[in-house]
Amino acid sequence: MAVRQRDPKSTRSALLDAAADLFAKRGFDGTTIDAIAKQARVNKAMISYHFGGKRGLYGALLSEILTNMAARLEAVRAWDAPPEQRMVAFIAAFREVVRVQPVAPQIMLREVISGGRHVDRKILPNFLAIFTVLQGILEQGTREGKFRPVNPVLTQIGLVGSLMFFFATETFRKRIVREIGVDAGSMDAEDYIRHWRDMMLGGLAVRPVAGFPVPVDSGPSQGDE
Amino acid sequence: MAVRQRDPKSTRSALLDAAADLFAKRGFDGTTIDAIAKQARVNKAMISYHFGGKRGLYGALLSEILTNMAARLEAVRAWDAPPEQRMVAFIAAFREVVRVQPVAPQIMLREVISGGRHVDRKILPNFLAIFTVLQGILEQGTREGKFRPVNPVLTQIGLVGSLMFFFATETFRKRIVREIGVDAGSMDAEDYIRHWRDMMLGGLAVRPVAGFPVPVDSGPSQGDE
DNA sequence: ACACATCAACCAACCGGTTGATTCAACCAA
DNA sequence: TTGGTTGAATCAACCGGTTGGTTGATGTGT
Repeated sequence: MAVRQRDPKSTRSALLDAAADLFAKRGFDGTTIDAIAKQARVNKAMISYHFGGKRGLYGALLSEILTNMAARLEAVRAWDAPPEQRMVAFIAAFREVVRVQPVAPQIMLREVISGGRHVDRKILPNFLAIFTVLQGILEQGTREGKFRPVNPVLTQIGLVGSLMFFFATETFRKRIVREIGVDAGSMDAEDYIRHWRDMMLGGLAVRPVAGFPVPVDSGPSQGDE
Repeated sequence: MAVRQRDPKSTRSALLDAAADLFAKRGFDGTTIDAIAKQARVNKAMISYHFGGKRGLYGALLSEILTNMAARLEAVRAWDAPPEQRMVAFIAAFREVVRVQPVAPQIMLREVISGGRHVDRKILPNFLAIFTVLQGILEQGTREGKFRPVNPVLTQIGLVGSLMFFFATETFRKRIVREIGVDAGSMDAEDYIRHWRDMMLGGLAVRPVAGFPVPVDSGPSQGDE
């Protein structure tokens, strides 16, 4: 058997990388510690030794993702620029988060769908930090007459939801294209970011445009369930 | 012990209801068949007997959700109206899907995050059906000069993502409000639908508005990883 | 010499599914 | 109408495999 390599930093890093990949693909419950250890090429006892077990490893990963995300968006908070540009920068910063940590959307999405059952109370403020960056941009936009007034929470949910959804569903989209043959056009991340930048700025624009707002019809008749 | 109740329709219905609730909350791997059977008040052997096992039960549930969703949006396809109103109706129809089946967003989101590993090839066309409804609305809008040209796939991803994200994260949002005390304002579903209706129509509007399109700045300087 | 990191093997609990027995509703011939 | 049969539905108990975590031994760097 190979000589033992003794390098705790490298062991921890390998475990976090393997955990990131597998938790993103299969979720917390769908991932075994045997699978993580095997992919990390490390003895599975190291998970208990270094992280306190499966939940500890997952918590460490989650914390890393959230603090990295909050830190990156923090740069946008401090930036003194017109609100449209800050909005664009917010979206771009989000993109950078994903470039640096491609597993973040999948892991974060699973977590919030489950009600945050693995989210330690200590890292909840990161969510608030992210929210207040966007809130500040929206307030500045309204104050400067560039954005119409909107509910910042609903705007945040919609924006973050659409961004995370895009990145988290890449594998599934590729399957749809392959098995059904949709003419998808570009599904490039940069195109998506550009698209949603335009949608957001258009959606926040102050003056009414042609056909907006639209008088609401009741829509096609539908049976109740 | 109580007399045996013999009612296969009721048994299947109870199992599907319990499965819907638990799969939405905990995901496929995080839900045990013991938990499903207990909540349905049914012997767990019934899962194998009626559905062929855990995966069969989950597949039946997924199929029910997707065909219901596709059918409801189908009504919008057939509706002859201006594109703005059809877009509004599309969003409203989506809302109705969730009203009728509150577990749909969580289950669908988990599934597409995992690359659709439990999605049978047979029900994939439902995704295409949903996509082509929106594609038709966008094409009509462009043709009639009401919408600017956009990539329908990217628009679909963004819209569906933001809608599903909202509904799927209700539990988590409530936790955030409770534990951090965000002044969230309204997080009512109807307010959200109205909000995203306005965002979508504004984002699709044809004529440039003040401040749009915005010249792109490089944003605040950020370290590369 | 010692503390830390690592290992192979082990363990109790859990899991999805199966099994043989039992119950029961529908059916049928007398 | 009645008694017997039959197949479907249901049950409690069981099973082999898997799981997260532990353990005592071993190797290694300071």
